[in-house]
Amino acid sequence: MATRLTADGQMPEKYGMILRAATKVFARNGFFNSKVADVAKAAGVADGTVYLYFKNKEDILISIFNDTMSRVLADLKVELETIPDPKDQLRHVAVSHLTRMSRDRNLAIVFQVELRQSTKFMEQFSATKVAEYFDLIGKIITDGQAKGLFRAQLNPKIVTKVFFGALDEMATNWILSRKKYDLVAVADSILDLFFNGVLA
Amino acid sequence: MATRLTADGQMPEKYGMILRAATKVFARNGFFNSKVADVAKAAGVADGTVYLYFKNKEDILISIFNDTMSRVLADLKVELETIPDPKDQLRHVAVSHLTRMSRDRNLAIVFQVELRQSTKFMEQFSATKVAEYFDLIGKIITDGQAKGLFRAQLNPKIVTKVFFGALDEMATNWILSRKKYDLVAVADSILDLFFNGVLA
Amino acid sequence: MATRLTADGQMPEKYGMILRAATKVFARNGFFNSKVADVAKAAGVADGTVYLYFKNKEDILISIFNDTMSRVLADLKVELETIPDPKDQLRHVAVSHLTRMSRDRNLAIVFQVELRQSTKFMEQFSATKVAEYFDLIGKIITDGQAKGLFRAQLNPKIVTKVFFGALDEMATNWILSRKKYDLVAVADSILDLFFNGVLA
Amino acid sequence: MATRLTADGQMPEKYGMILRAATKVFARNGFFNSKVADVAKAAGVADGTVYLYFKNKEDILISIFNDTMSRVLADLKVELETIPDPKDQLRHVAVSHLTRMSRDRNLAIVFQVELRQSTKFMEQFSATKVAEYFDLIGKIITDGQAKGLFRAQLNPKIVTKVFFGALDEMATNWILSRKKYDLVAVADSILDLFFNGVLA
DNA sequence: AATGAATGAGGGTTCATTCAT
DNA sequence: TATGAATGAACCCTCATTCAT
Repeated sequence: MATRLTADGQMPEKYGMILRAATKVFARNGFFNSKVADVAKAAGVADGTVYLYFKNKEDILISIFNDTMSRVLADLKVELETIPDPKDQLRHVAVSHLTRMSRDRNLAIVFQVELRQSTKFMEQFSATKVAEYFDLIGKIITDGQAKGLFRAQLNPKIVTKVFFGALDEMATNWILSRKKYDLVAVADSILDLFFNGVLA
Repeated sequence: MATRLTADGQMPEKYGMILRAATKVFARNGFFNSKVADVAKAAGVADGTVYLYFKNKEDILISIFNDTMSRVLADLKVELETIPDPKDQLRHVAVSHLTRMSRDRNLAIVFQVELRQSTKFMEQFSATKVAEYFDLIGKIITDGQAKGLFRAQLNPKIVTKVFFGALDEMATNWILSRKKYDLVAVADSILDLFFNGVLA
Repeated sequence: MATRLTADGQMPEKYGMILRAATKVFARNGFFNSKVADVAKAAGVADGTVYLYFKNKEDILISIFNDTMSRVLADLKVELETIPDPKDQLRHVAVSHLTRMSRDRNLAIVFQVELRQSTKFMEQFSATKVAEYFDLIGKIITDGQAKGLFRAQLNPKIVTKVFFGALDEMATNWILSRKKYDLVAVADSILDLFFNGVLA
Repeated sequence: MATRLTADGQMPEKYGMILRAATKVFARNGFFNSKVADVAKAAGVADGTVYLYFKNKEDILISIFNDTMSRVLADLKVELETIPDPKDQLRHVAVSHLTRMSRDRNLAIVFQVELRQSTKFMEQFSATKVAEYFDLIGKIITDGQAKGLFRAQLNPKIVTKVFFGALDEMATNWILSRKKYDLVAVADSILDLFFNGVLA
């Protein structure tokens, strides 16, 4: 369901309320174990109200993703413009990626675990916001190559996937780990490895 | 459900039949959209028979993973012993990882997509075969560091996750991609990047 | 909900609009598959407005029937007074019955199909306008018997039902038939049969 | 759902149990007010068991009709062969029709009231057993015309509908009437009217 | 009178699992 | 071991109706 504005040009109160409630409920119980009624109750609305804002249960899940990603992508594009060095840009992507996950553990769980349960999401994986995120990283890579900072012979698509895979894997491990370590702190290690490789 | 042997010390024919049928069915329809009856029919057994070999539906999914991983880990350990250089060992892990996915697309789908849908699997993620796989890679890393091949200041756990994340991300993208490119061919690029980093 | 007059003594515009819209919607989708929201939209009013004119969804259906029947009965009574011969009176009833159905297929569908779906309607079947319609026919019969035109030994109630049953069955068949034949044209055949019987 | 035979060549016990229970439940509460759970409980089976024998709730209703009509049509065809006179044949059809309704009031209610609530039934009205029933009556009429018993100039299709309409209307009125009169007793009156007409 | 956002009761259906044979 | 008929818990979603504005 697309963003709908009220008369005064603001997101309807309830749209956000339901989305925030769903994030909490899905993170706690898992998407398939969560009932729409649970989400409604957590949001303080009637069951039917959920369907005024979302097509169905899965639409809530996907909306959590799309809404967040839209904001993230918009912010990221603005922020990256102020950073000249592709290396620093990558660092910024990594840090903001991991910071985002750290800051809202429920959201992180939904992103790293629950979303993978949505067939529809997985099917459209490459056709959505993820593709934009990949593009954004990809552009930094090619820009870095153009500037002679990154090795030109590397396939930028593969580099992009490896970079994203690193962040994604770190986030997933952090979520699934019993220990509550500082996720953002690993950014430097990842970047060092990514920039300089493992070889001595 | 663990491997059960018949009187003559062989795996019951049907255990494997059900597992193979389930891989096909889960890959085609997704785990949640697959009915136990579908798996039974594909395996040529009665619905109830499935429950003689597996505790429940999820147990089938996890058994696909555990059975495959047991074999993979056993093979990998043997093979790695014959390879002295940690660099070559990593190359072997990458190539065999991607080859395995390439060879059986159904199995790859189950590994990269369907397994992520199992709450129970995700919860035990780090406590199972995955941990062994990580250990195996981790040992290569620390060994490489000990031998002065890999930079000693790198955190081997992070290096391991980045390496695994790269392979995992490549596999997932290959599954979700419309194009049917050669997955194994990217191994060299990944290793080059992993070894030498992105910087010029 | 009874007919309500506005200050200037006229039926509120919207009452009729809703009724006409409902006839169309019910005929097209069936009563149970039609939503009150569909009727409201077709009538160009808000959902809630429907409830200012009708008690509930079923009240709309029954109002279509009662409104139409009130008009039909009033007209019929006037018209029949100008026809002296009971035989001609029956002919007039038959022709006007079938003409009415022919003229408004949507209304015919509601009368022959959708109304039968209303439990409350069926329960009150004999206590409403239908009873009046039966009375009207019954009076023609007894009048004809009194005048020596119709056989006196016939039970007028049964004759009435047979006569109505003939018209009703013809109408239902016409609605359900794929072919679009002339319904009014069968009136003569029915009357011939009704008057003279089937025997040679 | 078609008739399914068990190993010993008999209708499964439960198929008939559910059908009989449904007739009672539908007649008492109406089709739309009856829950599948009500039918299951009345039949002494679990809710899900109903779906082993019927596709859905409406299929139960239609099966009541089709099962009954199949038996009726088969019986009728045999019986009519032993009756030479078309007049007596019509009498037999009328008496057996009304007797059937009289004997099982629940079944009669389902036939005369509840079945009319099924869109699917109404849509296929002419394409099913009803058409066969009409054919059966129609053949008697044309046969009577061929034998010079019935007037040749009458359209046999219209005659058929009027005859059926008479029986149908009598049955419906009997169901909806508060008084519990003898339905079969009206057969003679109907036939007299049908044979000789209303004119003196 | 008119609106339409919000409500929340309600039930048909699925399907993993069991168990008598 | 194997079967498959039977079970019954579980839940998403619809939509008639209300009511604050």
